Amino acid sequence: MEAKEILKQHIAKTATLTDEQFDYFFSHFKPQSYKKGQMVISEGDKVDNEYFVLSGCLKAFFINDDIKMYILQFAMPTWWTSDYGALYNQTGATISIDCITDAEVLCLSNHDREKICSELHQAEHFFRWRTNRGYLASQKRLLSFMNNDTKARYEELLTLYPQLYNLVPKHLIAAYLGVSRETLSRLYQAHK
Amino acid sequence: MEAKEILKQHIAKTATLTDEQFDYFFSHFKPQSYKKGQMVISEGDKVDNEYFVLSGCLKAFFINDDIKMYILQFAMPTWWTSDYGALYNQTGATISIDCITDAEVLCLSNHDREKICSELHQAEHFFRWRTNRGYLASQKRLLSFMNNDTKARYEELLTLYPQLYNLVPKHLIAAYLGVSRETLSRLYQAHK
DNA sequence: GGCAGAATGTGATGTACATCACGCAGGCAC
DNA sequence: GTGCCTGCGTGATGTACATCACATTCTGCC
Repeated sequence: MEAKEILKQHIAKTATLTDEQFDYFFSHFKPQSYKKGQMVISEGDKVDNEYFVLSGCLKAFFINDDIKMYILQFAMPTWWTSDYGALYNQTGATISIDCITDAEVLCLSNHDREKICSELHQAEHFFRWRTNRGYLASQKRLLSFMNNDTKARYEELLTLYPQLYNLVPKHLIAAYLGVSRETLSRLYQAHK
Repeated sequence: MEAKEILKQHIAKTATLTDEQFDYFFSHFKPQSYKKGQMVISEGDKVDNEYFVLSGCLKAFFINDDIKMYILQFAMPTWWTSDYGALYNQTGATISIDCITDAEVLCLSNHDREKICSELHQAEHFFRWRTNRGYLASQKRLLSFMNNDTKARYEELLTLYPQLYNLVPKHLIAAYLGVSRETLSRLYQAHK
């Protein structure tokens, strides 16, 4: 399926746009291809775009002072990703994004998003709902962090996204769960 | 300051409404008073409203199977709170809300929010931005959870909301930080 | 093929936390 | 006053994790 159709079906789930309106909406997106391992946003960068994933898998991550990495999101097809803090506040990126596999995305600039949101009420509606889903997911993950131990969170992750198991290396799964790769390795043995 | 004026100034920060539009917007809110300790949403309830806090302090919390409580949010004046998962998906509440102090709020039903969002583009704009701020805050807290130890998170919380220190009992602060009250007590001694 | 680097498993040890147990102080009802 | 409940401090012990160290397997690359 081509990019335009993927985005169209994605939007149609929450907003009602005429074909003409959608064409206008779509005209603000720029397609982009990345290779496995390529950086999309590096720490400190000025962040101008958010990204709608068409194919492949990206990760959004934070590196602390001890060079330890924490993964905020694995971004899969039809997901959106960016450093939204840096994007909205026009500050340097604190969150980096790179590609776990080759990937194709559609880029939308902050300026263009705000423009189409003000021009098309239904676009604003769509972005409200998208953000709302993100908020609920984030809150759920926070609760899971407080309430569950690593093993339960690991199983929760694999139940939700079984494709991750074969797609991404285990140390990245550990970085998502917030534990060391050694601990995850031991858990994994016990759990088999 | 009266309720209407508090809400008006709050909205004005992100959306542009004429006086007439704001009057219409405001007409959908119902004022409500609560006493200290009173429940606003109990687990399992049908959730119809979200709440804009005018005065006092509420807490939104989750109780797990071991009857352990985790606090998702201390809701202070000009904050919004609800079990948004239950509100949007029309499922029974998994998150409860009660009052740490006497409190006054404005109630907005899910139905009315969607109605005014579809009628007033600027209302939709406001709620998109509000949700976005919530999302960024939640993501920041998640990162803090993964990256920082309890002591750092405790200090972060008190820096951000110094008023909490005298307003809420320490075991609730522990429930927000996701540690036992004993651990917080020991930390607190060390930190003095 | 053969090598380098990445990914993974596993043991030994240290530590930040939970949990259980108990004591104590302040507020409130009667 | 006495009793009771809530909040808070603190010791003893257990545990889930991190960290360091090293071995092993896999994978792309020349």
